[in-house]
Amino acid sequence: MNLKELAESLNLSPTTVSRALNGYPEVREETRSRVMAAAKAVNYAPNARARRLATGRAMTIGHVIPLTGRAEMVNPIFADFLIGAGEVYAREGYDLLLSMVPETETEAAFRQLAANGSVDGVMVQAPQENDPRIGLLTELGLPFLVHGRTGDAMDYSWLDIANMRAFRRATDFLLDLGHRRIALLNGQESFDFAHRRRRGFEAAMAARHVPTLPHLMVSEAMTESFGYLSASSMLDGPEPPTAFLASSVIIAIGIRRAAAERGLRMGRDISIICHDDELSYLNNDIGGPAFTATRSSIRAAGGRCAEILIDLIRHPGRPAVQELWDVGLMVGQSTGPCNG
Amino acid sequence: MNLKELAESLNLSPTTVSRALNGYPEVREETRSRVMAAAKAVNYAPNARARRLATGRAMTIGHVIPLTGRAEMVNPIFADFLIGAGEVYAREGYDLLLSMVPETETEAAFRQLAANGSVDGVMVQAPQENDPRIGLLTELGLPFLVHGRTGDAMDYSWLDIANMRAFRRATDFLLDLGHRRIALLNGQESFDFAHRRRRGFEAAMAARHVPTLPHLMVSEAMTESFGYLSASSMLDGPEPPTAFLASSVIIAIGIRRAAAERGLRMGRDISIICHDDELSYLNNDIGGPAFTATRSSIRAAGGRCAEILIDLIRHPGRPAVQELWDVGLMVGQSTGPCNG
DNA sequence: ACAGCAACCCAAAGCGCTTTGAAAATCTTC
DNA sequence: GAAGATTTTCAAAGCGCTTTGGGTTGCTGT
Repeated sequence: MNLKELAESLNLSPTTVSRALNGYPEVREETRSRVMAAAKAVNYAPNARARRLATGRAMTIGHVIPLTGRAEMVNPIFADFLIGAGEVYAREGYDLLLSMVPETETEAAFRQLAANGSVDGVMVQAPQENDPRIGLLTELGLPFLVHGRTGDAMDYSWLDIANMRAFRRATDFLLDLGHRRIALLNGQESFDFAHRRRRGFEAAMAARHVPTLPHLMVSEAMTESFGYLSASSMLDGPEPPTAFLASSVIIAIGIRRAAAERGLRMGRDISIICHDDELSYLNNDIGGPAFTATRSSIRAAGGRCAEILIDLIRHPGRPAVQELWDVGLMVGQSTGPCNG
Repeated sequence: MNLKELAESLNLSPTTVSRALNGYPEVREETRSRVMAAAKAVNYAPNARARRLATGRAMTIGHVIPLTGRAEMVNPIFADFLIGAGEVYAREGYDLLLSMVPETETEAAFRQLAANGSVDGVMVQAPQENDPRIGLLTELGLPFLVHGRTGDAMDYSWLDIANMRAFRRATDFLLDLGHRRIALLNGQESFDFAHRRRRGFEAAMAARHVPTLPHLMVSEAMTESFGYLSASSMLDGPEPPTAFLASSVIIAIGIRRAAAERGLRMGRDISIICHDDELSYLNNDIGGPAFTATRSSIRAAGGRCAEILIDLIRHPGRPAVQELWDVGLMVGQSTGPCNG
């Protein structure tokens, strides 16, 4: 059943039916309800393909996920972000186009999306320092929103958490507990967020004149085994840390395993703080948080990012939107005074 | 730049240009390359919206993810599956439409997709026993592929792993090692896969006349804390298990934590086998598998599912395709003879 | 030199919707 | 009750592509 047939069955023109269905004011209330009823009766839904062509809007937002062949460990994070964004898209009538491309082809992918008009805007995740995507998208004139930001910051829309401040606060917390040999297990520092977190850590240490130890600072894709292996070798080596700062709960789980193997009790013999993205399947709450953590829901971020992006699409020419979220520190059972 | 303009600039008709670009034989090789060159020069890409309308094909495949508000812990699994499928879609020129809807609205979502023609087919994941989606999609005439299957099996296309056989084999392995009190930490049994796994476990036990103990069989969303809490209470309770069989690596990590806390060494004091979906961020290989595991890549499954679904879309009316993957058991360091 | 046949190219008709510009119907106002 | 204003409806022109059903052109063979 298409619009024309529906119109014929109602003895109305397609124009009127279209307007009735889309809520235009030029149609009498009585007619509108008659049309609505008929549409529902025959289960009519306007053909999305035709509608998109006619309106020139794709009603679709693109997420381009670069595949590095190895480090898509980010994917539990992507997944939660996607869910948060997807809920908002659905609510606002937008579709979500997910595109997985080899990292080397992301530029081509964006150009393609822009040229063939299959999306109205795109979401950019996990920016690297000096991420080329930002310049590209600006040039292409495709609305976009960055989750995170790049070094210089600037004239584009983004939403980010205060990574530096969060890690500075977390480090201060450990320092206040008397810890001095603090290890940082960070994400890959090519990502801007990891870079900021390290700077937060270093700033806190420097402010107290505590030296940072190079062998206690590592950064890599955030996996459980990274946490386990790094913590193991640090704990077995000279000058073992008395506290760990980790960029994700997954890393912290690995650290915990290494500590447990060595008979170290969390919160007594060893302290751990991590950043918790509140991933839905990695609940850090069992009657109070297990790990002391800086905490910020990645899913909520996804939702808010979607809202902003849709707004950007609906109101082109509006100035860039920038939103910085502060992050709370939740004290759990994994931290305690230093006794090393 | 659109087709018409491009044609004018070449002094050709839109027809010819379209054919040249799409590889039809009615155009001279020389003309074709002239067109191709011009298209590349001006960075022309056919408008996807117009093309979809003209061809009647959406060149898009839908994944509908039901949100239960709580148990989207499945999402690390969804994510890897999506990546596998997405790679194939990209290769074959299909877009991936991801739709997150509250569980109660999945039926409406499918009807909508079918009626407005925004997808050519859909992927169904994590079927429940007697999953209503299968009947619905059949009725709607929308091509679909199920990853997993439902109780009765039957006249639709699916790809699944041999869950029952895998868990039977894993259980046999533990029984051969002398274990008798074996605990099963399963996923939610409303999902078909979990149901089959339990039957595999029970069949193996029954074949050796070893009783299954109700208090050692639990099933819930597959999280680390589920593994930890269940294992903790089992180990502290009467008749503690000497071995665990877990439906996912994440659960196994939780079990390991509970064991470590109690000073039990994996592979000596306690044995653990799990099913490993080879999630990219949960590597179970650090010079040989850490956990003994039945192993099957969910990402590879995603890729193969995508291939089959595309095939189904391209050749309607073809009989249903059914593919059952056998699963290997990889012996790691987490199992050993029973000495309980 | 002419039919017969490829090879090559084109005009025009959709695909199913939205939207413009105008007509028809209804309501005001004096 | 007629002119003007307003509401309601419609015909037709796109949106940018694909595809059908011819035409042209140039090449065979006789």
